[in-house]
Amino acid sequence: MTKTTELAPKYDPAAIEHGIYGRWVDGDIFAADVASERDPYVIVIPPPNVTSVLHMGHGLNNTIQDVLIRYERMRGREALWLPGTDHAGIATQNVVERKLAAEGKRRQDLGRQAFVERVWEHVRETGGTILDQLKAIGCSCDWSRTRFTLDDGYSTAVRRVFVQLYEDGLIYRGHRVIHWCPRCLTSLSDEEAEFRERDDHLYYIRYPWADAGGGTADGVVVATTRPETMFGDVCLVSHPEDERFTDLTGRIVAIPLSGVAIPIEHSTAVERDFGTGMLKVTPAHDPNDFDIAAALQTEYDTPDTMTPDARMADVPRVPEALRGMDRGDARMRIVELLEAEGLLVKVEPYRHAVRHCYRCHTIVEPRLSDQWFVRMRPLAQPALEAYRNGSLTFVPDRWGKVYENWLVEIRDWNISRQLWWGHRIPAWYCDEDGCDHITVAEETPQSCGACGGAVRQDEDVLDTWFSSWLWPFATMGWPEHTPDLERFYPGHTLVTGPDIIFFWVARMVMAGYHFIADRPFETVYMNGIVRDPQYRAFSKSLGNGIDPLDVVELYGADALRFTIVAGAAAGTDVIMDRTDLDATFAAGRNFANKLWNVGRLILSNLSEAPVPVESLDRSGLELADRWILARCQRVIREATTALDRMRLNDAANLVYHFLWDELADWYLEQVKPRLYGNMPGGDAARSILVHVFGTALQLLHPVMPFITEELWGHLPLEHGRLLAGTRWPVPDPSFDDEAAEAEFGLVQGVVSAVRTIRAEYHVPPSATLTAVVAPAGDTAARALAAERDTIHRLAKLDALETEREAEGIGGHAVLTDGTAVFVPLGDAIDVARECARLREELVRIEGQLAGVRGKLANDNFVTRAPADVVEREREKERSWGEQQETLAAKLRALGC
RNA sequence: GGGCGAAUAGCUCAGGGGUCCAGAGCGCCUGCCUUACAAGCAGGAAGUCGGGGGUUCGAAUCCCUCUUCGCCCACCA
Repeated sequence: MTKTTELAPKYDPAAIEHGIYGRWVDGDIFAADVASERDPYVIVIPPPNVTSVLHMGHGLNNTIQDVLIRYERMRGREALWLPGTDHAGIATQNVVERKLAAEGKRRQDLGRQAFVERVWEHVRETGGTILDQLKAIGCSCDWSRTRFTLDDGYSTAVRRVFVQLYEDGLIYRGHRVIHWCPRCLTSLSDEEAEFRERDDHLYYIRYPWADAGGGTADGVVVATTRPETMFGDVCLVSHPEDERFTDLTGRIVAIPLSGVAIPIEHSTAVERDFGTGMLKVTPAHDPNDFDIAAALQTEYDTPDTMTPDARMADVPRVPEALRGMDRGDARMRIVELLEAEGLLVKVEPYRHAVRHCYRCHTIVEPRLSDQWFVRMRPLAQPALEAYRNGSLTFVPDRWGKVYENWLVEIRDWNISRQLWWGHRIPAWYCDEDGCDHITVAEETPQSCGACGGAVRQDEDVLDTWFSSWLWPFATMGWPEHTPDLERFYPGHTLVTGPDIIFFWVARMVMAGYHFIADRPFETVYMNGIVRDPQYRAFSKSLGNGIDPLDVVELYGADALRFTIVAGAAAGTDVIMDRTDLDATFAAGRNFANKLWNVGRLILSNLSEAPVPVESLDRSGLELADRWILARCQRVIREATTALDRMRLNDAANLVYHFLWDELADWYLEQVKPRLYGNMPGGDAARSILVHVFGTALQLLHPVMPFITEELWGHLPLEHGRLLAGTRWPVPDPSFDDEAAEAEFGLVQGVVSAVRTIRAEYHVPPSATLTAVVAPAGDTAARALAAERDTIHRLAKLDALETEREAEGIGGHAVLTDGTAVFVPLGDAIDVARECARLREELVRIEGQLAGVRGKLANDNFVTRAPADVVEREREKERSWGEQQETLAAKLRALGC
């Protein structure tokens, strides 16, 4: 039954990865069983945009999730990784609009219904590509549960939530200044309007007197960065305690160029030190001005002087010559006109942060309009509490503070978008004159809930995040009480990037507590951001990104995954250089190749299934056997601990070093004669190799699923069961063997010492050498006796002596336990040089000795440091003291 | 204006009071095509752990401060 299929001599990831994913799917490995008795473990995927293609950020994010889910699955939990995509309102609509633009059309040309159908077409065509791409990097999602945020069931959840929040008084319609993208032609939430630094100007503009008072100067000077909004000014305000302006109260000035008369008022909102201390108030085009105006005694209009696409409006307040001009052109033109009229007092350069659309990066225009808002403060309280009482933790924790800070400062959420692609707002307005009732309902109402008149639905759709925040439970069938929801909510781990803490993470927590009365997950694992060597985030426009699928093709998915996992601690950014893929992915690529070759060596020396290690006669095992078995137990424990602590990079590196530095470099080398020569112990070695290598494959499987599965399939273990479905290894304490670890450590020490000496003295590989070793104690003596042949072979010695006195010229080394190694080199080297070397070493030892003695002479140290620490220092003093004497003796012997 | 974080080998980064602690990968130097692997083997060089101060018997690690970078938040127009 042993599969002795030969492995291809060369590791070719493309050749093996192809078939393996299908075997997992056929084996039904990824499907979570709602009826099982196991302890569930749930991750919901951060749903990528339905039209997006895989980029390295997805690669990083999803690899981490896959490591966690595969680990927990192997640990025996009912692991559910729920996949899906997001309709991504603005982003997707923009994509389709761009396609239309290529045909010379606008969405308005199609009309709403046809346009939405067109988007659906696009989504059906190219949508979900990214989910297939996730398979290429090995993601073990439960595809049977794939969801889309515009699915029918999901839409039901969205409407239920809207209605419920409305009835709770947590959703309301508000008239205020919001962020407006003049290119996307929609309002945006605070989070969607990102600040970016910009070099602008501060214009000092004189507003001339429009009353008979005359005065100190020819008017009042106001500083503004946005002269183009001045036609919407309703008044000027100064601080009530600003003495410069006290006698101007009630005076009237004229808006330059338009001549509209406006009064001067007071407001404590004015910063006296900024500009001239006099502020122009433009309630329709600045949220602060809106508040200032609202707080004044006088009831002002809110004149809107701009069109939705940010052109100067065709209204009386705007001078005719400017109407229809783009806001940027208008600004420049206005400045020219002001200058011509002598009303431009001065212009200062001014750097400030300006909000931009997070989708198209157009400068956002503050705009007065009616929008739907969610009252956030009540929702935020439980989310805040969850973090503060530890129900919700962040890895690394510092992100928790960011989360907390946002929740404390939270403001209401504008959820309506003037788009066509998305969940239409379930609110209906009454057409009857005089009836302003709004009917909010899950199902389309026949008539107005108040007067029975005809109704029409709100034209707007909901912010895409208004559906995303329901993801952890809407994907499980909520508002129905489904078995999935019962069993898999709350989930456990969320893996995401810090850039969407506010957009998504915090809101999911709020929704979880509000609608299900429980947290959506317990741990938020923050992955870093993938950057280029100049620390710039990967972006399409910079063209600095790396396509993960290119990497898969070049080096394999496992190489990509290992590089990512081993190279990135939680929360740290990952630097990748697209100009040097070889170097960037060397760690993973080289390791995958190593794994393959270790597998080849082992498999090529198996003729039939060896007996399980448990059945081996322990008394017949060699030191190296006991050593590698003990090391294996250790790596099982350490890797498990690392994964439990979400130290994925530690886990990956631990197994890497076990497999490469211990199994491949030492055990395999030790065991070769037994394998090749049909020597005694050969069968034991085969058993141990299969066991230890198999264990390493299991430990590595979450990180490198393809190659480990392939190699596992060739090993005579578990009757052909898929590795992905095996149970995580548990340490077998009967293999623990600290003595063997210490003893084999000495063997390694002797071999390395001789190799170093050989290299240091440039002894030709062919030269025959003898080593004289003085074991420091019984342990060392036992080790040397047990592994004499190993030492001979690996250190390329002809003889190993323990009786002879070390004398003459040669290389020497002292191991950590004090065992001395001496390699006589006879006439091969010159005495003067050797003397110099010995002296140098003596100086070094004496220096260290002085340090230790100084420490031990310090009463504070001796009395207050822990006993074992002090003891270790004493040990050093003894050991180095001996070395000092040995060196001195050698120098004398050489006559230096 | 607030908040958070980073600075460790040529590069990218681990390590968060004593041992494992001066580390890994890549790069570099020397010698090896030793039949699992040159994507490899063996050996090696390389860092006063950003500067300064403090706490401590003891600091890469804790505190303060400075410098330089990065990120987030923020209604001085």
